[in-house]
This record gives sequence, structure tokens and C-alpha cells, in this order.
Amino acid sequence: MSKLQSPRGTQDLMPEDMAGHRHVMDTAKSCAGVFGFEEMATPIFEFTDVFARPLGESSDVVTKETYSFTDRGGEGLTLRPEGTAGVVRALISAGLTQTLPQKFYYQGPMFRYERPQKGRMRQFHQVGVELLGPTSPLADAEVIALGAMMLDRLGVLASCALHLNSLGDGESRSAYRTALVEFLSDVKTELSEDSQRRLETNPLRILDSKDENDRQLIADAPKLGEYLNAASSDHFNRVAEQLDAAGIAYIHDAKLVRGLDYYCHTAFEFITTDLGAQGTVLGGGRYDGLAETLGGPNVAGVGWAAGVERLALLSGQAPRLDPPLVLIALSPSNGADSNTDGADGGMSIDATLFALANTIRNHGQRVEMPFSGNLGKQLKRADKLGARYVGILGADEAARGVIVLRDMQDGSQTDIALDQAAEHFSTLFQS
RNA sequence: GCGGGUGUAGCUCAGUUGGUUAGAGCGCCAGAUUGUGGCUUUGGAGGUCGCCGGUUCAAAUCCGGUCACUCGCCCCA
Repeated sequence: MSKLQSPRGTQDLMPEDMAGHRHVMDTAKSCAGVFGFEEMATPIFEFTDVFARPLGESSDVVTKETYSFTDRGGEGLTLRPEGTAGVVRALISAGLTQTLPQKFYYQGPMFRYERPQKGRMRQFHQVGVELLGPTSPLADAEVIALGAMMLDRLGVLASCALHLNSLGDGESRSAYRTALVEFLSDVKTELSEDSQRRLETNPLRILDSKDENDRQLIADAPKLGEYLNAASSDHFNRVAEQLDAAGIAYIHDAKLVRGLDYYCHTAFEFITTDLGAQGTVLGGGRYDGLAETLGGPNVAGVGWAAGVERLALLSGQAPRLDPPLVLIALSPSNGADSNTDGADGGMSIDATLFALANTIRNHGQRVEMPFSGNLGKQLKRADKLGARYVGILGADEAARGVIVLRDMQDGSQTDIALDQAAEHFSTLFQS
């Protein structure tokens, strides 16, 4: 439409959009706080290696979707495509691996060069939590419970299903991977084009192929669950046990896999049917090997990230500004019947009103002062702002030392003594 | 990266087999009401029909390209 548009896959967050984002972020932060997760932030760009190694050199996110560049000093940098790698890097950088566990909440923009769709942007926003240190299944359950609480507070949990699976530890996973590749290689030519490619790059991904023929072939494939070693299946069972105890419903989804290489054991996604193809609203899992991959000590971790845009789309109306008190000044130029600059030595009407507004604002109440217009126009403005009460001050009232308080609902007006106006107006909004 | 759909006023959309001044509702501005909002009523502003090119006496309408949005695939939050 206009020639001046934001780059593809980006969007301006105008107040009504921002209100939705803010609501999601505030809700996430407060839920995280209840669980003891404190907010932190990492840079929006990192050395490219921070993402390339842990996410998988061959993963799509790294090979085709990053915004990477060389800065003026010759450093290879990448705009973060996700949050976990940066958080773990920061943990190591700060030496916090000595004082575990650590619980972090974060929020901010991520960048992936993808074809935009509803709920999928090139610059998008995530909220996320990371619990670093514990290997216990309790940690997995705690993190999932936190996610469920947030979704519930946002009113979207009811339309989501929690899918849960175990990818097993490294040993289990590579054993299964070998078995799966062996099985699928025999029927390779029958697989869809995409899946034939995935057989090379990320065979586990074939499990959640949407191709009907693929699905039939997969039905007879070896199951991941059968390849879990004792430690892995025990871990999974204990996570499930905790969720049961907490009354959190889930679906054991043997086909649920993760796109990023660093995941092991628990993998989970909250999926909705209300967003078309972009149904995953919150996803995460355990990533015990990540810290070591980055070159740090062996630190276990589990966490998730949720898409702010997607949650905002689902969670409906977000709170906006409170209704204001509107103060209207009438000066000669807009209809008053005498001058305003304090012939009796007092303050002008504008100044009186401005001082009053400041006092009430200091009490935390929103006050709006229309900048111009006659009384009718200013009242119209007040109505549009959603004001319940309006204060009107003209030369008449100033001379009598009062201000008119108008109730916009029933149209009634009363005089309030000017020297008691601040207190009176403030109490109007305390209910 | 691949395939389908859609681009007309600030917003939601009409616009006939190509035909002369491109419309509606909502919103916006102003008047009726120069110290009283909503409701009503009257009037007004606002469009190079996404952009570029082609066909034609004539293009919002047909054709090609391009950009954007959108749905699906891919990928993922």
C-alpha cells in the first residue's frame, strides 16, 4: 500500500498490539516469579558459534534462517534465533556454574529468516525460562508446571494440549536413530521428497511428517520408546508422575521431536488448534549437553520458550490505560466570559488546572487535559477518552473559588471548592 | 525455498460483458448547538484502484512482471 513499509516479516507494535505483548510478558514474568525465576537479558546478537554449535550445524535454523553478519571489526555475529544458547553462554561467562541451581526468565526479540505467516514473523518475540543445574525429573515437571500456569493465566490453556515425549539420553537416542535410519532406508524411494532429505539431515523429524504416505510408513517403524535405556525411561516416568500429581494433563506423543540438536530426555509442546499451522504456542525440553557443547562445564538444564505473538493472538483483549479524569480549562479564546490571567492576583485558569492535574497525577490517577477547543469539543474529547468524570474550570468558577465536577454517566454537575479539589477528585477513583 | 489466494478511501468492503465525474458503511472534520459529550441531522475532506510494463479508441476490470499480505508445505515459538 504505502511505499514506506517495515521490512518483510517485521511489524510495528502500535499501542493496541503492544498491550497484547505487554500482557503476555507481564503474565509470564509474574508466574516465573512465583516459581523463583528471576528476569535476565542477554545480547540480541552473539558470536555465530554460540548458536551454530549447540543448535546443530545442519539444522535449518542455523543453515538457512539466521541473520548473520561480519561487524566492522571482522567478528562473525548472528542475531539470536532463540534464547537458550545465549542464556547458557551467559551462565558460563558469569561463572555461575559454581552456584547452581540458577533459574532465569527472559523475554525479547528473536530473528529467523523465514517465510512469514500468521504467528510467524522474521522478528518475533519470545518469553522463556531456563532452570540450570538439576538433573532431577522434578526440574522438568516444575518448568512444565510454570508453563501451564502462565497459559492458564492467559486464558489459553483450555484450548491447548500438552504433548510430552522423551528423546532419551545420548546413548538411547543414537541407538534409536541408527535403527530408524536403517528401517527407513529400505523404503527410501517411497518417502516424500522432504523426508528423503530429512533422512540425511534430521531423521527424527520424519516422525512428524505431515505427508499421508510417510505417516503410513512410519506406523511400522521402530518406536523411540522401545530404545530408551533404563535411566532414560525412568526419567520420563518420573516426570509423568509429577505431572499426574499436579493434575496437569498431557498426551504421550511418541512422534514429538525437537528441531534443535541440544535437546535430550524430556521434550514437550503446548499445541493449540486455533492458529492453523503455527499451533505450537510453547515448546521446550531438557538440554543437558548444551553447556559442554559451548565449551563450558557439564551443566544440566531444562526450559522452554513461548511465542509472544502467538499468545497475544490467542489471549484476546489486553488491559489498556485506566479511564482518565479530564480537566477542561475555559479561557476567553474558547468561550469564557472574562479574562483568565488572575486579575485578582491569583493564578491563571490554565496554571490552576495544570497544578491540580499534577497533584492528582502524583496520586497515580491518569489525568488528561485537552489542549484546545471550546467546551463542546473538549467534552467530546473527554467522552472518547472514556472519562467518567470531568472537571471544568472557567472564569466564573475561578471567581467563586470552585471547579465544576461533571459526571459523564448521568450528566449531573456539582461545585467543588478549588482548595479541596485534588483530594476530592483523587477519591473518586478509589474503588 | 515451493504451491494456492488476495491487493480499490484511515478501517471493512462493493464496483455488471473493459466505457467517460470510482461508491457504501464505519471513522475523521465542520455546522445545526459561540459554557455542555453520547443520540439525531446537514455538509465536507480523503483514492495516481499496490507498483511497473503490455493489449485496446478506451483498463480498477484483460495479459506479463514485481512487491506486500494471506493459506498450505518446509521449519519452528
